[in-house]
Amino acid sequence: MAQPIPEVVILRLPLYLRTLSRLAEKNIEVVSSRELGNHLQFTPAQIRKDLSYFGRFGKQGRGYDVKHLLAELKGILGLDRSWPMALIGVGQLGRAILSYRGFATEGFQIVAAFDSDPAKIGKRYGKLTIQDVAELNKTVAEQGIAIAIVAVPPSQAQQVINTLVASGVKAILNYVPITARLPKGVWLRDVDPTLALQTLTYHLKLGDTQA
Amino acid sequence: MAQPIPEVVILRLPLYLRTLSRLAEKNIEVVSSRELGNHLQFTPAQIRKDLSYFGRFGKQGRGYDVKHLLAELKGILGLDRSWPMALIGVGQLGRAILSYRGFATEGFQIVAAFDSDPAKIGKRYGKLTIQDVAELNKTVAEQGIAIAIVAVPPSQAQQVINTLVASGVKAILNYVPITARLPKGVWLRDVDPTLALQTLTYHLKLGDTQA
DNA sequence: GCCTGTGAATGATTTCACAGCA
DNA sequence: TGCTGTGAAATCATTCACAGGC
Repeated sequence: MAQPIPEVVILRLPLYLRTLSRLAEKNIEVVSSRELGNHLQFTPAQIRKDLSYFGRFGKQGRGYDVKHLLAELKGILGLDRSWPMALIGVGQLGRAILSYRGFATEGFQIVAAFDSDPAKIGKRYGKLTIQDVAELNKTVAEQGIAIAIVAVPPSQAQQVINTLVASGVKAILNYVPITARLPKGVWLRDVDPTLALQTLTYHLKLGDTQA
Repeated sequence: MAQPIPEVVILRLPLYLRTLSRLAEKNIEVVSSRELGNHLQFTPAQIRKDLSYFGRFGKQGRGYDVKHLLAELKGILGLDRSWPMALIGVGQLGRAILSYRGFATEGFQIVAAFDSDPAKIGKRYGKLTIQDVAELNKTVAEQGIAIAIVAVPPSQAQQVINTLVASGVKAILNYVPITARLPKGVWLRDVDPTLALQTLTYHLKLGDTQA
């Protein structure tokens, strides 16, 4: 323990969380690393090793208490609270993100939306009034926003990200197909279905049979 | 050469493609691995090694011809053609995917949309008429569809994926938060912004400074 | 007997470092 | 000189295998 935790491990924790939630819904109380591995298509050893970075959650001879592990993982990931988020860019994609219900159920809530188009500023979508990007600083500070979602045109994205960073945002969910530059201490994940498709076609072309 | 190509390498190729496209738009004709690495925040050695799996595209002392490398990568990834796709699930998320413009510009086109809700079947969205999932087999065969996008409720997702596989689809872009089971020879990529957010909060909680 | 937690071993990926060519 | 392509070395991630507890 007290070792540096590999980023790949962090990337898997939400998958564990998701599967454990399903098990909890089915009132399954205990799960072994082998069973969890079956659901996730990971090896039992990997699951045990991953969890061992954070503590000793299992019981020998039995496995893991589903509810308890669920609570522990939520704590580890910082999901035992809600996270207010800002959305930048209320074009077609931005509006789809605004009306997406998947975030709220996990404690992520878009509490402010911004655009630079004067025709959009002041308009309402649901409970939100679209604000001028110029107000970003103030709103981020007032609402304690640490996470922003970026859905602006590619040509504006880096500048918007710079502004977000300057305003104190520490994490960005980026829907724009660019390679963003970031200072240390700010985290970013890309969402890009086109990139995913482009890796699929490689295998289709080959008629590749290893899954 | 003729070595098995690591999957991580395939995952990076579309990023190279994207950056090369931007360079080509700026009429930049030649790029070195160091410059390309600067744009992508990768090491030059990684770029050279990755490309070396597929051939020798560079010129010593100069670097890579942007247009030529772009064409080679498109060929390698199977992007020198267009790919008709089917969308399964025309709920809120599915409709957002239907109206998303990002796919078409890269040669991916949704040519058929399916749902199981009788109230939706027969309705038109743009140029598409929503079909009954029962027609999937026929349409996939007729239109030569190898790629499907899944955007149904979680409870239906695995069954829909089974149906797709049975109909001959070889690649799936999955927007549903499940761990799908697949036979060999079928490829899947997940799109799940919530998972991405859940890994970001881990770092926020820590006030983590290494980027 | 069953299953966890974990060092050690294996395997995969990245980076180094340099020969060779323009 | 400048940069590629590539074996070898270094680093990182996964899996093994087993001691120890329920």
